[in-house]
Amino acid sequence: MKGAEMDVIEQVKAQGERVTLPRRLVIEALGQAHDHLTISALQRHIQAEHPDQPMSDTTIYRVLQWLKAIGLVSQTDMGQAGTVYALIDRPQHHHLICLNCGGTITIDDAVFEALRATLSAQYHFMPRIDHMAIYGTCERCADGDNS
Amino acid sequence: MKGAEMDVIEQVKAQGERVTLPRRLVIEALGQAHDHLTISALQRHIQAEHPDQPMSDTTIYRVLQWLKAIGLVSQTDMGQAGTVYALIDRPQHHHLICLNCGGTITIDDAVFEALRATLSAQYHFMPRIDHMAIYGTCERCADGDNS
DNA sequence: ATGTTTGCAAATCCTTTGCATCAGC
DNA sequence: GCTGATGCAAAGGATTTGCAAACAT
Repeated sequence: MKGAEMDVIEQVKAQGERVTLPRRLVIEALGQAHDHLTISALQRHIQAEHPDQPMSDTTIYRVLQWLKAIGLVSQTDMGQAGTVYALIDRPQHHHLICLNCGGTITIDDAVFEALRATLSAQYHFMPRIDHMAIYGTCERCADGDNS
Repeated sequence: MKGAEMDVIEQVKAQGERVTLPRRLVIEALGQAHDHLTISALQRHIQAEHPDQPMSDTTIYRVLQWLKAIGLVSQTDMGQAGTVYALIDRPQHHHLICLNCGGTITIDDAVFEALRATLSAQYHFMPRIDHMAIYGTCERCADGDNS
C-alpha cells in the first residue's frame, strides 16, 4: 500500500517545491516504514531498496530538514536511541520510554487531544504535537523493582 | 533565597553520594537560575560566580549526567536552542516554542495533570514529565502571518 | 536557460573516554 | 587509605557548510 508517500509527493508539488530523486526516495522510505526512523536506518533502508542509487548523508540531512520545514515530517529526540523522523500523515502515535528498562510503549494520539485543547484555549498556542516521547517507568519495572 | 540547592545537597548526601566542590557549584548554579540552562550558560554562570574555580566541560557533563541519573535534574531538547537542564524541585513549568518566530512561552505544570492521569490509568505507565518542550505556532505568528 | 539541489570533503559542534592526579569520606 | 571524582587531551559521533557539477522545471 503506497498511498502515504504518493500523497506526500502531491502535497510537495502542490506547494511548488521540486521533486527530485533523492527526495522521492526519502519520502518513499519514510512512507514504507512502520516506525520512526533514525538517519542511519533511513539510509540503510534506501540502500537496500535502491542499491544503485547512492545517497550521501548530507543529502538525507538536507532533505529531512526541508521536509520538516514544510511541515511534512516530525523530528523527535528519543534520548539514548537517537533522533528519529517520520511522516506526519498516518494516524499519529507516540511513545512512552521506560527510564529503567529502556522499553517503549506505543500510545494513541487521542491521549493528547485534551492537551491540545487546553494549550489552544489557555495560551492561544497552536501546538504541533506530531510525535511525543515521554519518559517514565513502565509497569513491569515499577513492580519488579529496579536494577 | 538559597533553599533549593541546600535541599538538593541534603538529598544527595542522604543517598550516600559524594559532595564535591564541582558538584556543589553545579547544583548552586542550577538552583539560582530562574530558567533552564544550557551547558554553556551553566559554565558561564559558574565562571562568573567563581572566577578562580575552573570547571572543565567534562566535569559539567559528568555532574549533570549523574544528577540526571539520580533523578534530580531534567534534561530537555529544545531543538534549535540546544539542550537544557534544570533542577527538579521548584514548581515545575514547561515551554511552548514557536516554530515561526522562535519565541517561548512558559506554561504551568497543571496543564499536564490530565495527561499524567491518563497515561497512568490507561497504560500503567508512571510518566516523569519534568520539563516538556512543545512546538507549534504562537498567537502572534498565527495572526500576523509568517516570514 | 535558470535557479536548485546534490555530492564530496572538510569544518564545526557537542559529548564521551583514557588515564594520571587529586579529594571526600 | 581506599574509592571514586576531576582535569586534560584526544577520540568519537552527529550535523553543517563551501563549492563545483548535475538536475528539475
